[in-house]
Amino acid sequence: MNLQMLYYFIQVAKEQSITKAATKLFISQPALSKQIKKLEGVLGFLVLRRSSKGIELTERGEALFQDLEPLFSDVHRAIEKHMDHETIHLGCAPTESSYYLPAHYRRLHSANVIIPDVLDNDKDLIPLLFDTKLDAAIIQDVPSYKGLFSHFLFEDQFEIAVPIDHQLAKQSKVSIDECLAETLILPLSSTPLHQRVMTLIEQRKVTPKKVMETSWHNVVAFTAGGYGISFIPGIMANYIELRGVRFLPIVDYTPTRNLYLFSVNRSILDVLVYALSA
Amino acid sequence: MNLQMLYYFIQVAKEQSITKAATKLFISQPALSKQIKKLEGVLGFLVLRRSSKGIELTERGEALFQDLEPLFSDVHRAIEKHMDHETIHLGCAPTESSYYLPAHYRRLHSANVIIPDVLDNDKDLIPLLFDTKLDAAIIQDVPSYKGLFSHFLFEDQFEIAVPIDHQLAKQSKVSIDECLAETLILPLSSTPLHQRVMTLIEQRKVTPKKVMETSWHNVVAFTAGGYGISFIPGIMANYIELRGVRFLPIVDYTPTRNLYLFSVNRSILDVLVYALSA
DNA sequence: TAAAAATACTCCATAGGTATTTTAT
DNA sequence: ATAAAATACCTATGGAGTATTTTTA
Repeated sequence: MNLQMLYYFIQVAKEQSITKAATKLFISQPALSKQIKKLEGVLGFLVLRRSSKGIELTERGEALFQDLEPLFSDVHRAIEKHMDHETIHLGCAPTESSYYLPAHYRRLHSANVIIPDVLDNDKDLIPLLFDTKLDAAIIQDVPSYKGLFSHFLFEDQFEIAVPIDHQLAKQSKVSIDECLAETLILPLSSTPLHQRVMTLIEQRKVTPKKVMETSWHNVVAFTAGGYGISFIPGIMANYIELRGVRFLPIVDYTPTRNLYLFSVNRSILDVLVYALSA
Repeated sequence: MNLQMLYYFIQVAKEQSITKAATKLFISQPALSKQIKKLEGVLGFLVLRRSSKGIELTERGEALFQDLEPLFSDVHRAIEKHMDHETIHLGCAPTESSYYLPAHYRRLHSANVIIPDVLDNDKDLIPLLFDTKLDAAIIQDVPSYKGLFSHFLFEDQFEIAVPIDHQLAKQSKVSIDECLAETLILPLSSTPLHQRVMTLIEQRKVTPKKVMETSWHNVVAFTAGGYGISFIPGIMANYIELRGVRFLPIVDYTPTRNLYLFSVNRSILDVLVYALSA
């Protein structure tokens, strides 16, 4: 008997609803429906009475629930006691939250990880680690930090977003000088990307048609609106498809960023490294 | 946290050996090794200290084991209490045991099914059901029986086994009259197949070169030895590959047998039907 | 060299997903 | 019309397999 389906059943019993329990368990309603049916198959009796207005436990289902619920609570308490951390609070920037973590959310969930803080400027996460407001954080381009354990996650290469009717959209790739000559939509001047692009402009001695500055979440929208071109993190470019925007790799110079995981606690770092390695 | 790997860990701790625990759990040693590693990944600490002469629990592993073992015992006791049956004892004939059940053994195991009785004559299983020596049995060609719940499992078509150097082995299929004219190796005269073939011989007015009679487990060996041809259950013909023997379908008349599941208990029948339906 | 565990791969069963249907209010 | 669960179908993860290597007594 695989104990996972019993745990599922207990959640259903608690919620008195398959749909609600499925949400809490981070799986879909049909998936949970099926697991309960499977449990009934193995047990040899029905644990739920179904109707169009929901479910209720059968007599035997109720009896099973009454016996098992306290035991499973104990098991979970015991696990938490030994894990020297309960829920892991992980902070990151919006890009990582939207385009990197979703691919790992199931494993993160099973390791009791939640993402309570998503800050535009990931450097602001560091004090939260020392305040123990966060257990871990994903931070860009900081390989190590005194007093914190760190681990390299991955390298991400920026791509160029151009409006679909822009002349560059006809090409399959662009050169960095072509880009820098256009109207550029950059994030706020405090961001690493902004600073990096400005440096690049100086070094290469090219003059953009114009430089617009806006907050991160407007950059793509402005590009789609045809106002200019922008630099977009690869994980985002590979993840979304956006009406009116085309993504192009830069052929001769690739701005990259390196993502690192930080934690005050070695074992929490290990858990996250494990959950994110796949 | 999937509770299955904790259960695996407990078994490893009890056996003080990954290899032994794997055997008890009906999985392979590498599979269990991996699950333990995964558990350690989620927990964030090592539960085992490995060496070439086996494993021992780490301090934290031992503490975890001490806390969890009684809880898991309780869980399993609770399950058994509600399942109104503990282990399901299933009887069947050798053919089913060797060529039908193995494909289902994992699901059977997870439903606590064991196969304590394999009898040459499956009809002899019926009294064992009434004596409650068995909880269920697979019996051939008996659709129902007073006092027992039954369920149709599948139809099985006999094929012809011929020695590889026999002239029929050159064909890709045979007719029933071709078969009946050969030297036939039949199981004992008490068996349904024997009686059926003899009836067939009368009806068709063909005369076999010779009829040999032997116990079931010799039939194929005799065929391989070149003594004659034999009728072999389809599940067996499709399962094994035997040196010196070729299996051929019969084209114009197919002897079949129907397999039924029997139990004194409705819910046990349901459990088995579920475990065998895939 | 033997015995136990770990690693490297391959495969497939099944858990889970999306889209849709059923059922009862 | 709505809401909940069931069903159908599909995808892909990861659990389990076999074969092999590593480790150390």
